[in-house]
Amino acid sequence: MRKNRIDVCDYQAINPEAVRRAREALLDPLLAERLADTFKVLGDRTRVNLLSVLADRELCVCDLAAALGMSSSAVSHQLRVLRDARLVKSRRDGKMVYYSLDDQHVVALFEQGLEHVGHTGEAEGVEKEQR
Amino acid sequence: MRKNRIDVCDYQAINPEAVRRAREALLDPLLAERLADTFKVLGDRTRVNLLSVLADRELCVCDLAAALGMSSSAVSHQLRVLRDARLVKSRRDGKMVYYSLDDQHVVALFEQGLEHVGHTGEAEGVEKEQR
DNA sequence: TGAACGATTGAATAAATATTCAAATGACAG
DNA sequence: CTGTCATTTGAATATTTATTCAATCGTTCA
Repeated sequence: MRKNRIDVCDYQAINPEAVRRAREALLDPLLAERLADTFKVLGDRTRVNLLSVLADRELCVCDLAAALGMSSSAVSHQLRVLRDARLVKSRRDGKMVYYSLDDQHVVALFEQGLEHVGHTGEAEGVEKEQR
Repeated sequence: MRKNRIDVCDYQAINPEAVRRAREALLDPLLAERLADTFKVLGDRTRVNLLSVLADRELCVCDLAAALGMSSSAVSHQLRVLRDARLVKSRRDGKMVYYSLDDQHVVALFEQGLEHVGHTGEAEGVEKEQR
């Protein structure tokens, strides 16, 4: 048998034409990375809760913490993640910092996600405001 | 000062009315969990690549591995994650197992995600097929 | 200025997870 | 059957990451 056989079929693909076509269908690596990163940010219970609440109205860190029943620190950490992903923005008013959605796409994204989850309980706060 | 002060302001919220309203805007816990889980599945470069390729046409594990330049084992593991999330389905044909999208929402989800990412390079294979 | 408070940060810990490697199925040809 | 190939699975490893705790920053007000 020929020796250039790394593992199972890494190079010797079953259907070269299909592989070629698949490679074309691949997203640009940078784009794929960024898309994955965006979904990764949304892939956390705490951040989903933060976004669903912020979809209604802006809130300060303290009230967000109270609403979610978490420490301000934990909330602040997660808000930073959302901020880095440009999903929320903040504004300072005295001692308080108010957060709000920075991207209207999030709501649409949520709705799409909920559709996949399959209407089991129906969404509450997201699709009410900001139609 | 009164003693019932756990941490910063966990119970003594700044704006009780805002907190009450925020609690109403919260998604049902189970739903939030499942929504987060869905996004979590999409939040990985490898799985994004698999889905973008499968959006074009069904492919066997071997060809998927070849297209992504990964081991069949790694691909199989990730396909299982996608399968558990009911994003892809499989069918066996002889020795080969062919995978394809199980949920048309994924494409819409991708498009929404790409819109947020901000048209930097434009998508390749996703929004072409399965309009 | 300095005390109080909301918010942020960094280090540490604990939990989740992606890939590798080795072994095990399942299907088919000889 | 026996051997081969595609795929799956499980354990191990390495990496990522969510939360906690303690300390610090920034603002207000006395």
